[in-house]
Amino acid sequence: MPKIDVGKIWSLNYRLLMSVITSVAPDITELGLETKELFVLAEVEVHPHPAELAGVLSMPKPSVTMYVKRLEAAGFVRREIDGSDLRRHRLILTPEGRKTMARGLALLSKAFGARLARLNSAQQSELATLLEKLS
Amino acid sequence: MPKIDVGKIWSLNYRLLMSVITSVAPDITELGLETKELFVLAEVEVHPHPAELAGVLSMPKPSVTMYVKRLEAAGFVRREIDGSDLRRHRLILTPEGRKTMARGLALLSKAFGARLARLNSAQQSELATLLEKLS
DNA sequence: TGATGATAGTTTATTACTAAACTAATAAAA
DNA sequence: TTTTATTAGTTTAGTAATAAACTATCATCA
Repeated sequence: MPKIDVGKIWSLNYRLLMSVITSVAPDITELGLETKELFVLAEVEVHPHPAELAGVLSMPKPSVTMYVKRLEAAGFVRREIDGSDLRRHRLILTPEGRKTMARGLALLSKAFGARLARLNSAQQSELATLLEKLS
Repeated sequence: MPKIDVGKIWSLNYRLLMSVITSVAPDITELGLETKELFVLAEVEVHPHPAELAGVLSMPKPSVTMYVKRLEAAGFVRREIDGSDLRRHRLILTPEGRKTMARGLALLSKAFGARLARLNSAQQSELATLLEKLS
């Protein structure tokens, strides 16, 4: 029974993601945000509080502060004080933010999808299932 | 027929990698290098020229210059001028570099392996196969 | 040859990122 | 209560990363 090489899988996967990010970065920039800002934007609805975003995205809180500031300045999100806890900021996606997010994710999906196209439909579903289990 | 959500696969995978990197970063630092330096170190034998490393790892050339400088200062690689092309530097892994690389990759494998353990053996093989197709 | 364009790697000048320290609000315990 | 500990988010201060420009070598072709 062939034992799988964890390090190799890691490296393949890492390089795959990095090359996709690198290839779409210029197009994302044209939308008026940076790739990391897009990642934040894409999680805002599910995780509307900065501290949560930092956790989910594995980035330090000060980075989230900065990205949110930029997203806010660009009109992609606005923020409210959470009534039940005055320390918390609740982030809200603006219509413009939603539109830009959709465009950005579409770019990413297109580039990643080009890779995924090497798999047939059943394999794609299988991959989705496996990655969901890992997350 | 359920169409898969490319963006969702992407996001799951991205977050998986980032959380693994974040969790092992402190231990890797204790080995005397940073995570990105480890990624460079791990590719040196297959891609001994800085420009190649930049391409394979999707990072800018000046970043490679910096990482290689540090790896050299730490005694993990040394460099020679390529006789056939005086512009090129051939990087060579030192014994110490090889040892440190192995330790670093072991840390990464352990952390990633802990996630992989959520899958049974057949599923792990399946994942390996799928990712290999994508790379 | 020698002139032109391309490539390898570095340096510089600048921007991006983040650790550490901070303020403010909440929670829990004394 | 009030004190201690925790948590949310920001600011500051310093490091990390990189785009743009540079030097040196190589390749091609007139």
